[in-house]
Amino acid sequence: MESRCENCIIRQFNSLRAMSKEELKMVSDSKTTKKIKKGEHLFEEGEKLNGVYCVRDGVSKLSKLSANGKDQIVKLATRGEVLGQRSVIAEEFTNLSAIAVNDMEVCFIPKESINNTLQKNPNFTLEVLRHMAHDLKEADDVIVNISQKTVKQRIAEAFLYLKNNFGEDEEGFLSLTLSREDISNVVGTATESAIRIISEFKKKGLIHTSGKKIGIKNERKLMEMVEGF
Amino acid sequence: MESRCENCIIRQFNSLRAMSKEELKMVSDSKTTKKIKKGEHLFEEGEKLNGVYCVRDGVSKLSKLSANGKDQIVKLATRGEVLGQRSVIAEEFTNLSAIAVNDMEVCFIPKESINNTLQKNPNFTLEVLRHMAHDLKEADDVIVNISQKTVKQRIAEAFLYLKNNFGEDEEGFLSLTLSREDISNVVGTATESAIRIISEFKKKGLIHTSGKKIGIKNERKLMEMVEGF
DNA sequence: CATAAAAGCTGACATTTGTCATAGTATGCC
DNA sequence: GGCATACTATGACAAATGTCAGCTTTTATG
Repeated sequence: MESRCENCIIRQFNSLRAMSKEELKMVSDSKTTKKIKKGEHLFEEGEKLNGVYCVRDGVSKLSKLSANGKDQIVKLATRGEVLGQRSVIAEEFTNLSAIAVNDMEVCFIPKESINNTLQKNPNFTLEVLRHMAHDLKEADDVIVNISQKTVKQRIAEAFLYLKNNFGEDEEGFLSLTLSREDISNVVGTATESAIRIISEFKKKGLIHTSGKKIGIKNERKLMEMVEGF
Repeated sequence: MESRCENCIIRQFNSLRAMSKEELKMVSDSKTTKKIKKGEHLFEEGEKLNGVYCVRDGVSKLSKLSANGKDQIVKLATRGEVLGQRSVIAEEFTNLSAIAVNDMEVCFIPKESINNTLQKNPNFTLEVLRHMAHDLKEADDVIVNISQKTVKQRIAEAFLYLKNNFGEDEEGFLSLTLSREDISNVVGTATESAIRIISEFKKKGLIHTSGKKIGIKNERKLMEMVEGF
C-alpha cells in the first residue's frame, strides 16, 4: 500500500484531508506504520498517548472496563478512522482501550504533527471538530438504545449495524466476525444472554450461522424487531 | 446581570473565552437574551438551529425521545454551558431536546457569529474541540454505567453527581430538585422503579426527603453502593 | 495430529426490573 | 377553599436478564 500520506486513499475518509500539502508532508515524514495482530492492544485505558493512530486496514474495538470486570465496547473503528484523537486533544489519559478485532495495519502519527496543525489550520481543526461532533451524536444514540431497548432489540440492531458498516462476504455472512463475547460487550449484556438470543434468532429463521460466522436471512424482520414489534 | 459579552463572567467557563475582542464584540452585538420558564423548550429534537444558547442561569435537561415513548436524559447543562454547538457545527438537525428544569436565562448567539470565528480563529475552534472531547468522554462513561451498573447503583451515582455539580442548600437538600420522573429518565429506568429505590434509600438512612427535595445523609455508603458493595 | 485451552451452548434458577392497578398527596387555578 | 390535575407511592405480578454449572465444539499449539 502507498506509504506517503499525500497519496494515501484512506486520508479521504478522515480529517487529514483538510491538511495542506506541507502539513501532510510533515505528517508523512514523522509517521510510522505498525502491524497489529488480532487480539493485541493499540493502547490501553489510562495510557498517555503521544500520538494518534490512523487505521489503514482491519478493525479495532474501543472498550472500557467496568467495575464488575466486564468490558463495554463503545465503538468499532475501521479503515480511515483516527483513534486517540480525543485524548491527544484534551491532553488526558485515554478513557478507552483499543484492541484489534482482526489483523490490522495502522499509521502512528506523533502528536506534535497534529497539535501543530490544530493550532495553525482552522480548516483542519474544524474538520476534526465535525468528526467529533458526529461521534458525540452516535454516543448519544447508544445511550438511548442501551437504556430503552431490550437486549433482543439491541442484538438485532447490532447485526444490522454490522451489515451496513462492514458488509457481507460472498456466502452472505457478515464480513466482520465478532466472538459471542464481543457481541455481548457491544450490546452490554451477559455472554450467555447473547448466545441464547442468537439461538432464538436462528430458530426463527432471522439469521443463519456457521461457527462464529453469522448471516442475516430476514433483514426486514430484524428491522421490525428493533422498532419494537 | 451584565449584558455585554465582553464583561460577562459566564464566558470564563466556556469556549467563548478564546475569542478575540473584536469577535466577542460581534457576538455581543448579535446576541439576544431570552427568559425560559421551567418546563419550556429551548429547542426540540429534529429542529434546525440557527444559533447556540449560552446558559446564564438555570438548568436545562438535554434529552432524546426513544421509540417506546420514554425520554432519556443525556446531560444536564448549567450556567456557562453552551447548547446546540454540536448541531450548528455539524450543520445537522438537533439530536436532542433542551427543556428548562427550572427558570432559565440564556443568550442566543446566531450561528453566523460562531461559524465566522470557527473558520478564522484556530484557538477558538480548538477550545470548542476540547469541550466536545470532554463531552464525548462523559458520554462514554454514561454508556458504560448504564450498561454495567444496576439501577440502584445508577441512582446512587446520580445523587452524588447532583451534589457535586449543583451543590446543596442551607438545609442540606440537593440544590437541583428533579422530579422522580426526571430522575428515572437520567438513569434510564421506569419511574416506579426509581421511586421504589428512593424509598429504600430513605429507609436505610442514606438520604432524607421532603416533598420532591432529596438530601444526602450518608455519602460514604452511597459511594460504596456505586462501587458495588 | 493430539491435546489443552478457549469459545460456544443449554438448563435451572435467582434476581432485577418493568407493568398495571390503585390510592394517597401536593399543586395550581378559578 | 375547592376542584382538577399532575406527581408520588406501594403492592402484586410478569417479563427480562443475570448467574452458575456442566457439557460440547472449535481453535490454537507444540
